Amino acid sequence: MEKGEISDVLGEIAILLELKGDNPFKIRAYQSGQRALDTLEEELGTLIGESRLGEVKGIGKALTEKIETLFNDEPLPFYDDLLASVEPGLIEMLEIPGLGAKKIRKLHDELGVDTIGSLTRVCESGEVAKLAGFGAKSVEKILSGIQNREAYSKRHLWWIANETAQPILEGLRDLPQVARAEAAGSLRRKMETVGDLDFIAASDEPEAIMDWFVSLPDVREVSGHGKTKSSVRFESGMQADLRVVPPDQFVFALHHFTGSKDHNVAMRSRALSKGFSLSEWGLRTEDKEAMAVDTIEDEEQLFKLLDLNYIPPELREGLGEIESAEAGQLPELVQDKDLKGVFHNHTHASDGDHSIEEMTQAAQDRGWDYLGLADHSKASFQTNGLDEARVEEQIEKMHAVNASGQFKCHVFTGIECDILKDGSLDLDDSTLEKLDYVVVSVHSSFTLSEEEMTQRFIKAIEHPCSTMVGHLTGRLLLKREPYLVNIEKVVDAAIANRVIIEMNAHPQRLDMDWRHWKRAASKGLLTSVNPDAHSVFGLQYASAGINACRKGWLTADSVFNTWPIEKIKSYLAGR
DNA sequence: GCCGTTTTCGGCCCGACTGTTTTCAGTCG
Repeated sequence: MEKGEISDVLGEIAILLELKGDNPFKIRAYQSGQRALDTLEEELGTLIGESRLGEVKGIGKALTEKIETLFNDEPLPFYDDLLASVEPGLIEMLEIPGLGAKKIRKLHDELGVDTIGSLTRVCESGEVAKLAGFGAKSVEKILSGIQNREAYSKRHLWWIANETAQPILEGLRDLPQVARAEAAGSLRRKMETVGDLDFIAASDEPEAIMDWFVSLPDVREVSGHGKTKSSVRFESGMQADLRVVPPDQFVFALHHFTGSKDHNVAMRSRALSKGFSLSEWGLRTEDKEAMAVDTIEDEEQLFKLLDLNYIPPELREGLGEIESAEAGQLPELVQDKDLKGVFHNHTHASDGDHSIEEMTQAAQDRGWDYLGLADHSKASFQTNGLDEARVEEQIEKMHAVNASGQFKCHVFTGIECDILKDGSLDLDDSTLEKLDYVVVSVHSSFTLSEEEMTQRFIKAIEHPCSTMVGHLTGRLLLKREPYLVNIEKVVDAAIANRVIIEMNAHPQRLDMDWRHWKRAASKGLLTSVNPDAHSVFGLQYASAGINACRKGWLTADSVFNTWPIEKIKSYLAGR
């Protein structure tokens, strides 16, 4: 079984145990085991082969055995029995807001509910309302939850979530009662997808702010409206929570609700070791006496109090950031303003919307010194990919733009060349050699085995004309799973051949995933933040790529397109 | 089921909100 499937099984075990009413801490152990598996820095096969899986924090003896069993495709009776003992319909019901394991069990045990369909029936028949602990409002909430189940369980691309959040944040800050306001949660941590929006505001008059929030335009329903906390659901299905706290608690609430969970757990235990108790309410001494929290005005001071350097939200994933902050070894993360240009962008020669000149002007308007264009090659027939003759024409046009003196922004001539099924490249070497750079990408035959796909990439990387690898796993967030490829082996091949692996910055790709970059960069891998823009509008996606690089602990040194143009030219010429 | 500078047992975050309750359990983050 692949790592991703094993992770799913662990998560499913946690859900099944919850529905059976098992020990909550055991359930949490499976959940944290799943997270540990998802964030492994090394290949699972390597860890198992060297009997080192049990050394991973959160994976003990029992989980090691179960993961190894699944990895070797052996039967796991513990899981099979568990699965057989719970009606599959009950798992689905957890997606309905307001229904947790205990209520679902009660519905099952007392009314025989085992599917969403039978739940609807007993809600409508009035039986649920008679059940102890349920009432008319519960029934209404359940029925509405069933109806909107699909929209409610959906996550959202960071980019879309951010576009929703920014105007709300500005609106909050404009309120006279609000002293400070921030968006927290995974949005602030710049996760590639966001479940819901979390806002934190500082004020001594929370009620007026609550009223403003629940009456925002596009609010479809108000799922909570308290004195200091409210929740709304927008027409898009996205949920947003707002908490209002007194100004002297703001920093603690912001830190707490920014998370991640793993980061908070580690911060709390660090606070305890220093004799403090840290919560969203403040930092107290262990005997619960409040300490002088009014001296803490920003997160930097909070971290300093725990003898830590400031940890940017992007790094707060419980992946060693606290240890690095303690040792003063946090990286100086790459920023938007470090970018001097971008590579891998399309024009209307293939499937882009704009001309070479329009794209160049747009790049120049963004303050960039260079723009790397790279249209599709002929195997990508559906995108009007270029054959050898059209590539040569395109090169001439790009040279003419540079020679015209019309732009300060320099155009680097490139192509996004398809990697064919056997790992060979789609265009003649003699054509590829005339280009400044070549992005090699997979756009077909997604269903090869991991071994075949890995070899396909390695062969392409070993081609002397390859400069960088495009969207390594082909994933489309929330839409298409990545294809199977051994990332560690491809990374090693790229380093050995001095090939760059791009950070495809399209908000739906962000590929290669940030989780691999800390380790890959430490081995010497270079990336390039490539917007894969198909229009002048698409160039702004570079900042989504920067977000992902920051989550991957990358400094400007590891990002090719932070380099000045002369250094880029000599690097490309030297290949 | 995991973990250990209080280490092989006993703890594991905890408070707001809701709907039901008449003092609280369940859900959620």
